[in-house]
Amino acid sequence: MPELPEVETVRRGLAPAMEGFVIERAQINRLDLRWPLPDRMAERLTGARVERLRRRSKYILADLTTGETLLIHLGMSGRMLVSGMMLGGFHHDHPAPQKHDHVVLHMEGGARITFNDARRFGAMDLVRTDREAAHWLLAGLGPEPFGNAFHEDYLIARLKGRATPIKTALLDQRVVAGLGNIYVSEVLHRAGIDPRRKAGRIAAPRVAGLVALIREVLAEAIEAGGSSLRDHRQPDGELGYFQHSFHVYDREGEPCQKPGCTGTVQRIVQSGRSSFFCPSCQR
DNA sequence: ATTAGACCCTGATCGC
DNA sequence: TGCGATCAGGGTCTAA
Repeated sequence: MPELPEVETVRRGLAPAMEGFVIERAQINRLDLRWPLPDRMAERLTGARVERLRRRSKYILADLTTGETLLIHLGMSGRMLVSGMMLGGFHHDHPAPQKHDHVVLHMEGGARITFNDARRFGAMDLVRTDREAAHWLLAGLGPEPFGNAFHEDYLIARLKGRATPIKTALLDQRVVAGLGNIYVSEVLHRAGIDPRRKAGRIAAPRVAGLVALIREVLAEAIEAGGSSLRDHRQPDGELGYFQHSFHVYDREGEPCQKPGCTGTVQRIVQSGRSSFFCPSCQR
């Protein structure tokens, strides 16, 4: 799924279709995604105007004029498709309904937002906007990578004493929100840190350096329009998304791209997920 | 309190 | 072409 940069890209793609517009009809084709959809979701969305689209970690948050916020998580395979409006100079017609189109928002003016999610690890919920921070899915999240609360001293203190591998620690959304399996590998490669290294046993200056590198890697990916693999698409359905490539992720057996390094990218499994790294320049 | 592993679900891909 | 095993960017929950 989309990690933070992809979710941010989706949010930006949805904004012109949603911000300022009324949801005329919410079509719900299935009552549960990962969890049951909220009670009376269609009724609660119908007639609401979307004031603003925000992002928190990997969640998209749509503030409604009803005082509620629609919370959306794309899981692993969730996609948002925009149709029925001009996008990038072209009019996107409504596509034929697809398998796994679980929720369709029919917007004032004719645009449609289609949430498609084959694996159904995604989620949607409605929460009172003024109580959003206490929502069970958001309450435990760590700081935003680009926020002021995420800084060198914080990360050093947060990882102190932790015996878990740094790869696992950075994947933990309570430590920092928004990193996923791809970007953790990319960050650690850039930092020259072995993903197996115990988080609490890394010298403070190196941990401190991770803060800037995390921001750098995420910012570059957002800049690139959110990178993607396989099944992920930009909200407008265009495929220009598959261009971004990674230095180590999914490059097992390929030469390390760090200048001057002659190592070979290796794949290992950590807490059930693939990690890619260069044993030669990551220590 | 931490940490590893199972589990949720469907689809694509790979080896035979 | 078919078939099973494996893997996939998410996260939660349980049990050690």
